[in-house]
Amino acid sequence: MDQLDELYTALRETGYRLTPQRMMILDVIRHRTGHITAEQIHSAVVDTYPYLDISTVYRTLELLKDLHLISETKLGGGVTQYEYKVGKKPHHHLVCRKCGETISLGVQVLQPVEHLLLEEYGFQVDFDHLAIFGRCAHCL
Amino acid sequence: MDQLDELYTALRETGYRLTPQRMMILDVIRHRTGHITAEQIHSAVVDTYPYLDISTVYRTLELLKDLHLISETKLGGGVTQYEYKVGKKPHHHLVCRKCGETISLGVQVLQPVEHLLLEEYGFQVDFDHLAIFGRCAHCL
DNA sequence: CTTATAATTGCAATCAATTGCGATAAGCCA
DNA sequence: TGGCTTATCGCAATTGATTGCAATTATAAG
Ligand SMILES: [Mn+2]
Ligand SMILES: [Mn+2]
Ligand SMILES: [Zn+2]
Ligand SMILES: [Zn+2]
Repeated sequence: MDQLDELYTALRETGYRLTPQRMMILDVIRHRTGHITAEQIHSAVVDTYPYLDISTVYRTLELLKDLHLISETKLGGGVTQYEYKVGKKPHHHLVCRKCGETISLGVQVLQPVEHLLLEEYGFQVDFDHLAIFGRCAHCL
Repeated sequence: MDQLDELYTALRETGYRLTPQRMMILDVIRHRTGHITAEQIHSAVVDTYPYLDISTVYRTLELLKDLHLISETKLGGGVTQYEYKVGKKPHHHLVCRKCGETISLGVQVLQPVEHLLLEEYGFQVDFDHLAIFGRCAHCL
């Protein structure tokens, strides 16, 4: 089963439909290594399909999040970043408020907290591709 | 020294000015126990001073954050919440993605992570009145 | 293949928040 | 007190993102 079938199946299972817009949008996200913004996705697709509206991009991003195919994070700078997740190592980011540098962080760093909150409060936290703000070593 | 003198001094030390708008805005925030939105602050002040613009509210909130008098947090629902900090116990919030319930959380829960990130990465995180999203015990 | 149904789209309007700019006024000094 | 400097304000425009709605179209049924 290739990537298109994979998307098609994932969508059909939950009553969604496979549309050209969704294929094109996912395709752009998948071909990017690292983060991408809604505006960048839109302008990439518009090159070949000029009628795509930015609202369709946002609605599709919402859908792809629900299907756990992408993550969404605000890394500062006022624009939200999206990233393709399938087959990649889950991670968070440290973001320096002064110089803007971002450092990748393995998910294990926050796992003790996740367990503690589940034990103490019965609360199942939802830590996925977090942005943790502060001062980097260089800026301290 | 009363609260007004306190604000005046804090402002003057850093070259800022004490204006009626800033006094009125801080006053509204101070009299609220718990969270308040920019729109609520604006509409409260406008009752007595109709010319206040919402942009002045946002600019003042930015300033009060820099002076560490208030905290800012997105608790979900698309509107940012502000809270007066002085003399209150610092805390975070657990926010349930399903039912919307928010639970207060002592800051000590995240301190091990803060220390770890400082040790391992030399990164000084900036954890202040965080919103931690997930599922509450009742919704699991 | 044709038709029916309902999910999805494009578009325009809207929302929360931010920014540029000329007018105003707070703080400082004579 | 009165004038100077420049921080701050109100206003309008803009930004990133969301929403309501009528038109379109992906899918299922005949
Ligand atoms: Mn990432
Ligand atoms: Mn709080
Ligand atoms: Zn830095
Ligand atoms: Zn809940």
